[in-house]
Amino acid sequence: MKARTRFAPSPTGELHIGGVRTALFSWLLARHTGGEFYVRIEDTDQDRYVPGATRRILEAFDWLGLTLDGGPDHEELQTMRTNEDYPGALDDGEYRGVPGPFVQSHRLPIYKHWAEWLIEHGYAYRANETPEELARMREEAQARKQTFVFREEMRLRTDVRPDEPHVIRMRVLPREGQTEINDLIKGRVVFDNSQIDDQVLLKADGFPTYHLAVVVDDHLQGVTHVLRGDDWLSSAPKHVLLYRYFGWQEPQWAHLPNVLGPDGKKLSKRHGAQSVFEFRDQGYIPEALVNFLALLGWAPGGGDEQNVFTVQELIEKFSMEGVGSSPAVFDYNKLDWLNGVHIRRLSDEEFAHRLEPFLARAGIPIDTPQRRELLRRIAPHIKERTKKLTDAAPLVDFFFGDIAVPPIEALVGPKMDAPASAHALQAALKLVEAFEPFDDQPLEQAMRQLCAELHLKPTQLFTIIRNAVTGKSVTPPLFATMAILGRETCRLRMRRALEALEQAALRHP
RNA sequence: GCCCCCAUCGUCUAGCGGUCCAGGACGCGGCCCUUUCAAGGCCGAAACACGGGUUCGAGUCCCGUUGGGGGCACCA
Repeated sequence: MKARTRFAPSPTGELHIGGVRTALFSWLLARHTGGEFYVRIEDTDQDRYVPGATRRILEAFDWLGLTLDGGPDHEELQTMRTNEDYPGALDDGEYRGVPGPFVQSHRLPIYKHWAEWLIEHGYAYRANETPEELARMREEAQARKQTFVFREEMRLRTDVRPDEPHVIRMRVLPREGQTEINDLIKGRVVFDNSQIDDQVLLKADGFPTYHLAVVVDDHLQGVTHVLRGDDWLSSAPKHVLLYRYFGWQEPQWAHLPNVLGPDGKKLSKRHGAQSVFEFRDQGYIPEALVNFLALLGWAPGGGDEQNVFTVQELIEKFSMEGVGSSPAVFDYNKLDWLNGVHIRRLSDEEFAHRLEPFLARAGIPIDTPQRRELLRRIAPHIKERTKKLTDAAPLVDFFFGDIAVPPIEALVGPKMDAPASAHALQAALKLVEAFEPFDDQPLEQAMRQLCAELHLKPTQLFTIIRNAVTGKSVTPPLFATMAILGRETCRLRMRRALEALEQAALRHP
């Protein structure tokens, strides 16, 4: 069965990582079944609207590679409260049968129509208690240790006219009895109708609340599976009731368990990175993030113990049966590992390319063909050494600029003194000056032979050379590094190091 | 307070009544490889929250307890 799913964020800020997981599951379900996935912007709260948020949401989907079959196009974005146009937004005609508009503030007459329809058919009524009056009623209920549930009989005024400011509330029917929801993840969940509020459907400002808008839009847009956060479960019976009132067929419900932080609390800003872009800026790649998020609450099952997935594999193997019902803790350790795995799967070219913005940020602009080619040559040697793209800069900086003469402690080999180190470095320098060809393998062979001649262990000689040539004790493989650096640079740096070593030897003979 | 959800190694999970003295992955410890750091290979420690049922038999089904989480807006 082809699934049509949607992700419906409100433009109130950055796309949260928990929201991304919900979007991912919805997207995977749609792609797995050959159905459609689209984005709908739920901007019905005028107070919480954040300019630019919609743009950022679309950008996040782009970066993650979650393709859309529907969503706001350029024109619709431009006519939002603030101009939200995004270069990568959809053009007209790409909706594969999903009808727009995809921004709820552009659908106001539709909600109005269906709200009035409910009144006409006895499923809703007008009310106009002020926020203050409602707050007082809540306090009174609390004093009586009762759950506050607004009911028609509690209206302070029953003569609300259609032409005065008012809200439209749903009439929960029947008042007694129960309403149950059949959830793909939670199973059958039953609620007492007495616990269900006569929820406001249309606000006094003419905007719908989530409850009306989501039901109307999901139905009109042909949504087959509603995947959303766990926190919506308690209001789900209201939605079930609305479908029933309208006589529409319910979608399949799937309430995903929350994502928790390492402390077991719902993931929030306190836990560090929370928006997709923060992850991007911290050097995570979308392949890894998608893989990781998929595993947060989903497993292939059936004895399949695969952990590393490409997006294609996820699409093939994903199913709702594999989605678990318990909340999952976001484990940065595993994300880091997966990021390294997916980085290693990148081609050298691709890896080098993705490194560029991170190197630029670290003061290593890759702005010439020469520098780009240099990075490309280095790439295979640092790929398995970077877990996050931010790790690369300290591994490559000495390729792109001069280094300071290392401190003397770094130039003295393990279990050696300054004079012995100077002697060894001098021999190595001599070899570097004359050796041909100046390539990785032959150079290593020659240096190993030199070790034998000097009665030194490889680690002793190589440590001295490494520090002299790179200024660091942790580097990519030494001889590949030297070959890329080139004979002249190596010679220069070794000579400077040798001078420092000789002076030290004179001071402490 | 009321309502709802959840419960296997530290973490993500497999397990859909017997094949589980519970399997995989991350992390952790050890060994190997090794010029540093990684990557890789091998080995190891590590879990069915508790109490009642049901059953010939329960991690798997039911009930309760405890512990976590979520909801109770003219916010989504």
